[in-house]
Amino acid sequence: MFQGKAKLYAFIRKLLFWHICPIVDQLTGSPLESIPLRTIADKVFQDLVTAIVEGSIPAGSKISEPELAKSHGISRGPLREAIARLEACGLLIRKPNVGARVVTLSAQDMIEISEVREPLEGMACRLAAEHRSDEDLAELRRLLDQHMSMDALQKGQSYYQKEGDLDFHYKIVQCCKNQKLIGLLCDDLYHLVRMYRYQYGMSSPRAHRAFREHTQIIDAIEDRDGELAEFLMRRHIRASRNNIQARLLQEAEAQANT
Amino acid sequence: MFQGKAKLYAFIRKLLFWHICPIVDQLTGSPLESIPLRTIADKVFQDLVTAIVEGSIPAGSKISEPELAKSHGISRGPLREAIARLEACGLLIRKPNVGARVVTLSAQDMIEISEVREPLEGMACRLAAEHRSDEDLAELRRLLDQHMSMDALQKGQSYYQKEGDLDFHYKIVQCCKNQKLIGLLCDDLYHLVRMYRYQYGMSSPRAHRAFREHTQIIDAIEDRDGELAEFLMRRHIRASRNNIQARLLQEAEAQANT
DNA sequence: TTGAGTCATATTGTCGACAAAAGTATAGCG
DNA sequence: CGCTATACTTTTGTCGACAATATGACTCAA
Repeated sequence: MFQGKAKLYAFIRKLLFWHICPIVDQLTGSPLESIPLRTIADKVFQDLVTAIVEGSIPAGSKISEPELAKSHGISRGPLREAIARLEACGLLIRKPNVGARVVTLSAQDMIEISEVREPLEGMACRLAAEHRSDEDLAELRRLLDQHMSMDALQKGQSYYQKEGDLDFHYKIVQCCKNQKLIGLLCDDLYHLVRMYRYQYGMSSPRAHRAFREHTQIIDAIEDRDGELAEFLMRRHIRASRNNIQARLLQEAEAQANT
Repeated sequence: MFQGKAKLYAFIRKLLFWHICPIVDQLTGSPLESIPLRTIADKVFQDLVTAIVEGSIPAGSKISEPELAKSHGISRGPLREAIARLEACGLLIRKPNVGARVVTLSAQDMIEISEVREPLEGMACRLAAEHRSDEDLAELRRLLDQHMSMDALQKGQSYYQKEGDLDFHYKIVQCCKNQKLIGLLCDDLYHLVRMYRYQYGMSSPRAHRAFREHTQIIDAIEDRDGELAEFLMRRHIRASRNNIQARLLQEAEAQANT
């Protein structure tokens, strides 16, 4: 079974790192992700993504390599690789010889991202409608049902504010069958949107409307009506952007009054 | 002037690395980039991008870290950071514990990228038309004139095949004032398109048409007619995609005949 | 001859230490 | 008293070495 002691030891070490440590993390409250991560850099990258997105590393704060390395119990090598990937995702900004800083997302930034998402997700939605499989549709429906029950429970306060809306968008993009598009929306932009959502959340009146819009979009996808699906998705994103723009205006007024 | 010997030595070392080495590179034929690169990782990243895009590291070939590190005269640390960034650009694919491989761009990949570029560059073009400054327009016109003279010289053989078309797209995107959009198109996708262009080139009949289409687009931007500019740009990209699709069909037939 | 299992080798992943740069505090000078 | 230049500290960038993994050659048995 095990070819020599070395292999056995390697197995034990691996077991320790990839199975025992995560359990400890879970007990101490750290986030736990699925296992198919092979290198330390992968693991710490995911950890940092969630930490930044959820705000346990606050926006705008400086990243100290020695400190983070110590707290994660790793060396600076894999940490730097994780940081490089975070930079590629746009979650950090790094200046040579100075260090990395978590991005501070202004409402203006978010408007730009939303403007980019509008045509991209519109297209993804059209493709999803045209190429969807029956399982895809079933999964989307299931997601929607799940959201609805949650929605009813929590009186629409937290649906749009939490991850429900994003999960929905994520799922649709995954159905579009264009790998490049999936990569752009789910690897590069997704984290930023999630981060903004965590920081600000949405006004609750949008929640009910958003849910209805989602239902309409799924209906269009069910009918394989790509044109309508794209139109609805673009309008959905535009509406959310208007929300942000209103907030921006509000902020500007607040600034002026001080 | 110089505060102690150490600083003087540091200055000399820096001079050597950042000014003398590039000159040697130039003499030996390696590409030379502008100076505002501060770290070794930055420099080697740019070197590798051009090497991959221009094909001196062939598509599909395996990247050997020790070999590359030796040939560039650096250690594996900064090299790995460069590789990580190349992976983020989609120029390499890396498997844990196995290594990195340069992507092999199939026509299918290129069609997907083109499909993504269509709405994005369309949007960029609309924004460029709406927000252009007078200098922006002047620069675009200058670029077009430059292309025209080159075009006349080389009888339309190499315009669309070389970088002229891409420079044009690059320049327009730079005018759109949406930083996220610029990042997506110019940092993530640009290199891939350039790589494909180097590998295959375009059929020459497209060259003249492409140039005319560029002229029309600039005219629309001059008129600040965003709607038209977007329409023209999308059609322009679609036309180029049809070109690729024709090639794909051709390849499939060739495959079938063997 | 083929196949499974073992070993050797080469390559990647990780680490700790050193070098260089930025930021900070202090002392000297005008 | 304020400014500049120097030294000091902290942090980032780079390096060489070690550990872990995958690949390919080899052996032995069916």
